[in-house]
Amino acid sequence: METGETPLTERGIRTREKLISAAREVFEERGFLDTRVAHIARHAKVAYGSFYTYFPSKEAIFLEVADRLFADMTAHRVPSPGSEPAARIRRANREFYEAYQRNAKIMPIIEQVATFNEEFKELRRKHRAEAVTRSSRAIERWQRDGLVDPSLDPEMTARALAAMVDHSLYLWIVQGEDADGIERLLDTLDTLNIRALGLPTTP
Amino acid sequence: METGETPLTERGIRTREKLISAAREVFEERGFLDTRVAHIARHAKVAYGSFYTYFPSKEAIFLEVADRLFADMTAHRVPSPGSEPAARIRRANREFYEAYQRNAKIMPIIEQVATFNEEFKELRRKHRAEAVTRSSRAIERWQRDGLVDPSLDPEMTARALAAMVDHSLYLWIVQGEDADGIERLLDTLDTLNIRALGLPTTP
Amino acid sequence: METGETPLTERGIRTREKLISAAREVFEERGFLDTRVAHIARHAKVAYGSFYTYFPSKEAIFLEVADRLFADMTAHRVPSPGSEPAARIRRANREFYEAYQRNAKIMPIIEQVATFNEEFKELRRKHRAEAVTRSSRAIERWQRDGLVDPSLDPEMTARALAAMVDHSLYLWIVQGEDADGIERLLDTLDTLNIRALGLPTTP
Amino acid sequence: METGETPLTERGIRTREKLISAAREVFEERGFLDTRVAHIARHAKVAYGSFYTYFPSKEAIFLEVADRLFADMTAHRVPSPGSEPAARIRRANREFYEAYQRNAKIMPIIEQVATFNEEFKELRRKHRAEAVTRSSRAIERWQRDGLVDPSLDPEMTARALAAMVDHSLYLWIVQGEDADGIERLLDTLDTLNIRALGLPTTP
DNA sequence: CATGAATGAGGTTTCATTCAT
DNA sequence: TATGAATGAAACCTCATTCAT
Repeated sequence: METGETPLTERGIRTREKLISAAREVFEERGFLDTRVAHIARHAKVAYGSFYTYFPSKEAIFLEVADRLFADMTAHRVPSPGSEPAARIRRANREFYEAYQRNAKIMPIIEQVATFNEEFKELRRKHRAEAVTRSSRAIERWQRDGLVDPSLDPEMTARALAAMVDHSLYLWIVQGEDADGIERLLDTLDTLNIRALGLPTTP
Repeated sequence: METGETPLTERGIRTREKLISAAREVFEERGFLDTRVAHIARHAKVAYGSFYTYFPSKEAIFLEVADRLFADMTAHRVPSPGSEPAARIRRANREFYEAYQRNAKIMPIIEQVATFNEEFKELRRKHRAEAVTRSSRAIERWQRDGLVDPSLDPEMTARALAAMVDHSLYLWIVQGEDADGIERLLDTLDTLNIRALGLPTTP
Repeated sequence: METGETPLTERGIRTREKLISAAREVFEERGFLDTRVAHIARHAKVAYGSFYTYFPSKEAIFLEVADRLFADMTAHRVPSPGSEPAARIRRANREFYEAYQRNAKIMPIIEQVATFNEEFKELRRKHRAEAVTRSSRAIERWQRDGLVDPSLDPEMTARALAAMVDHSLYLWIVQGEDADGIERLLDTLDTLNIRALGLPTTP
Repeated sequence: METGETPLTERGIRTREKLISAAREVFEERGFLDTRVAHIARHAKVAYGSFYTYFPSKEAIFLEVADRLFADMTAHRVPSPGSEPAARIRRANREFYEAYQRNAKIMPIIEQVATFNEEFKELRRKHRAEAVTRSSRAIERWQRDGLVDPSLDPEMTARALAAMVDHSLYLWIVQGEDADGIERLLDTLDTLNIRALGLPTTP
């Protein structure tokens, strides 16, 4: 088997899974830069050399870890078309926060890698662009429905509000702020979001 | 001379300055991780060892570069107390953008280092906290003056809006978006900011 | 494999042994200070990095070399309880000399390291203390048996006589004195030892 | 002035002296290997570069420090021909001990340098040889006077007894033994010395 | 497939000595 | 002479990746 290819046997699949979950834990613990392939192998209780049976490099396994993370971060975006905008925004923010929470330890590492790995930077850009596009479409729809001021630039607005939510949560977490305040932060994010769009807060 | 001490002679001061500006250029060019002390020394046209006459490590010189950057980023925050809120926000955003623009190449590197260096993370946290406090105070004042909805949490609002502006500009730059759109982005940031606070847009 | 661990395979054990015996030879040849890890690796015909697979530093491998030396230096101390004191001293001195001879090239290096390495200094102190204690016990026994003047301080006497033998041999060797005189020196050491203790020279 | 030459001006002589005494203190404190020229210069409160005005190297200044030490160690050897052997030995041992004591901190450093510096090794050999010769002559004299057993090899005896005294004191000091025991050690050294030679203990 | 040892390029840092002022 | 900066040749150690069993 070539290095990095999908394993065929049951046993191989298990080893590969062990490595991925070990990798995630080690990355969370030490960050990408301070993680050694040896750490991952040891944590997964496999031989050092076995790592390279499944992944061609440390970057490769990180990409796999990140892929699963992105899947989790986007999986829960249920559109729920029936509800009115303010409620949808609140729900979306909460869902995003919960996903963030679930992945709190790995998120800063994602940021870390994004600062120097081009391939990864591109991956993130795409994910973000998709999210912004979705959000932008929603704004346009609300503008057509007369719920949002038509003079707002939908794309830029989507970008800015996504940046606000993303980065606020990111900073909250990396700066290790106390858990108590998070509700206040989330409420504020909802409110600002809704007010910025000029949405009615009651149906 | 021991490493890291302030140079005593004119010549020493000049060499130190050469190193700092060379370091900034090399960091901008290659990022922190891919920068070698050798690159900095070569770029500054001094001997390898001379680097260590002035700085104990790559981290140390980066901290100095960043210090000057932070100074530049905050130096232009002129309060201009007479003007009305919306105008102040617009001006502050533009000033911030101009500073960001001036330092566009080094800003992503700052982010990079912040993801793994604890000392640096703390430095950033402090700078950010100061900015948030200033902004938070302004919001409180406006709330007392009846210009901003008193139900808004001033601190969280300050955090969120700062994150919005910061991160929007950051992403715009690192993702290498075209320069044309920047005006649209800035206008949108102003507008969202003002609307989120519920400020009157005309005096 | 992490540096310094015991190798798990036959091959690993062989490499480790190669390194130790190469190290001993290089240390003998160049002394501790002038030995480079590169020399040891080259002499052992292994890659530079392989050294660090087994030892974290030059000090560490030296400690191992020294450990084996100490083992050799003490292994031959056969008590032979039946014989009378003068004969035992003569035999002990000869055995010590032979061990010294076997390890003549490394002994001065041991002294060298003992002058600046605390860990090693302690190791030597312990070995010496054990030897002194053994010797001291013998003197006490002989005092009880009326063979040695009871007014002698057993511990100090043991220390002094051990220092005499040790250091005489050490100087003889490091000063590269001619091999012919060694018999005269050894005889003199025996005689002084015996006379100092006031032992009868014939049974 | 060429580097290392004797300075001609009053001021130069003072600076040179300052460097020597600073060097001794720093060597005592840190050992030869861990002493940096920078330490010496700083301790002497002279500029780094000034060191090289007076000494061509670290070794050179150490040699000067050691020279003065040797002078002190031998200066007090007053022969006092009138007294009888046992008393002379006792006195010589005490004088040696006092000199050792005065120079306790630097003696181990002397040993250290002697283990790797050829020039210095030779210097020590010479000093030792002189001492051994003096002592050997005394033993011969005593043998002619019928005070010492003529079968003893005077040179080897002198070597052995010198090694005993030297090394016992050396170990006592470097191993940081408590000061209380020193008298017992010195008495034992006297006694062993006298008994080994078979000297009468009373006139 | 698993195992763990082997490799060596690459980067960091030190510091005795030299040099310019 | 005094000063302190400049120099760069060593050494050290790491660790991703490759290889042999």
